[in-house]
Amino acid sequence: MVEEGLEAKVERFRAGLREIERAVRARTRSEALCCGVTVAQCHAITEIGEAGELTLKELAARLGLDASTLSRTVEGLVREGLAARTPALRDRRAVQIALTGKGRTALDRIQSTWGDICAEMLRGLPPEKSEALVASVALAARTLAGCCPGECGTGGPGGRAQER
Amino acid sequence: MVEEGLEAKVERFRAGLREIERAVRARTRSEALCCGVTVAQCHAITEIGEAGELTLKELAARLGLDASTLSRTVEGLVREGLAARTPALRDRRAVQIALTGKGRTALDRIQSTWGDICAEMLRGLPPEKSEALVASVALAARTLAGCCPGECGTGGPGGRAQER
DNA sequence: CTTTTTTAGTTGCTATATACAATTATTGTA
DNA sequence: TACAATAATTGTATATAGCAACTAAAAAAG
Repeated sequence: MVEEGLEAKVERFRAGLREIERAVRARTRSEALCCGVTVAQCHAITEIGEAGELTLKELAARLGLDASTLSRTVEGLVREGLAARTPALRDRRAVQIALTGKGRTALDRIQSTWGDICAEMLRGLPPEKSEALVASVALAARTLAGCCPGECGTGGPGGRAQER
Repeated sequence: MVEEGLEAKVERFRAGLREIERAVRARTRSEALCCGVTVAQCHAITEIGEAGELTLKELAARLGLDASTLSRTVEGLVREGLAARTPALRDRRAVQIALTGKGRTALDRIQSTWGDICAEMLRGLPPEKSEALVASVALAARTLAGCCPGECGTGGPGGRAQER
């Protein structure tokens, strides 16, 4: 059903995505260790930093994680003085989360590490190629995130995973 | 230190990589659930399937994880009849790991799901663009995986992460 | 304005994922 | 043969994550 040649491309594409996932994960881990934070904290710091200030719910939505998970992650950040939780003015149920000075320092370090890696990658390319690379990655990200996240179809072979 | 305009590209690039990581993770999770396996099992199945047969050590190296982790993951696959462990002939310490028929069925399903997603993404593009996308992703993967995985530099702000 | 429902966050519990250290069996080497 | 290196497993600890139950607050119904 797919045109000639697409299959092979799909295979390479898929392999590339898996490698990216792995590499990004590994790099995030070592970087987090360097900065003295956990991986989850690293992700949270990045998002909080980008947003400036947001509620727990917003943060959870951005990261695609459960609020309870983020509640604990933020708890850790607060405990270590990297983020501050202040009750929201307009809704006393909500909390506003923002980075402290120390948190911003950590963010700077995370960003510069990643910036170096990415710059290194882009610097090796002529401008039009690097532009194409950036655009492609953005496209892949958007498409992956977008299309039908909850489909499942075709009741498969497995059954449930863990029986205990 | 970087030429004009590169900074902005780096920012977009970095954001794209993070989104890809997140999307791939989310998709892998839902797909794993559908197939009745865990995420870790899903990764392992894919690698075992690609290799045909390999030792635990090789599998761990490919996935960039500790052997003990893979030992348990494979234990689960074996328990559920998705993989088989046979003692290696030339080295009785080692085990050869391969998929069973059921494991191959699961792999087929995982691959076809991913194939559909990737094909969907590529089909929307003219051939030269899709080729560029695939090449870009491969480049990004290679570069990310390659360059200096263990550097750390600049003793940062944090200290250790969790003090308890 | 009270009652009901919805929402934001936290906490208890559980499962998954992972690493490091110690152990065992085996292989290779001095 | 004694000793060092290696492949796998197991013990233990931690991080990550979701769901369910709960609390407090806000919003909607009446």
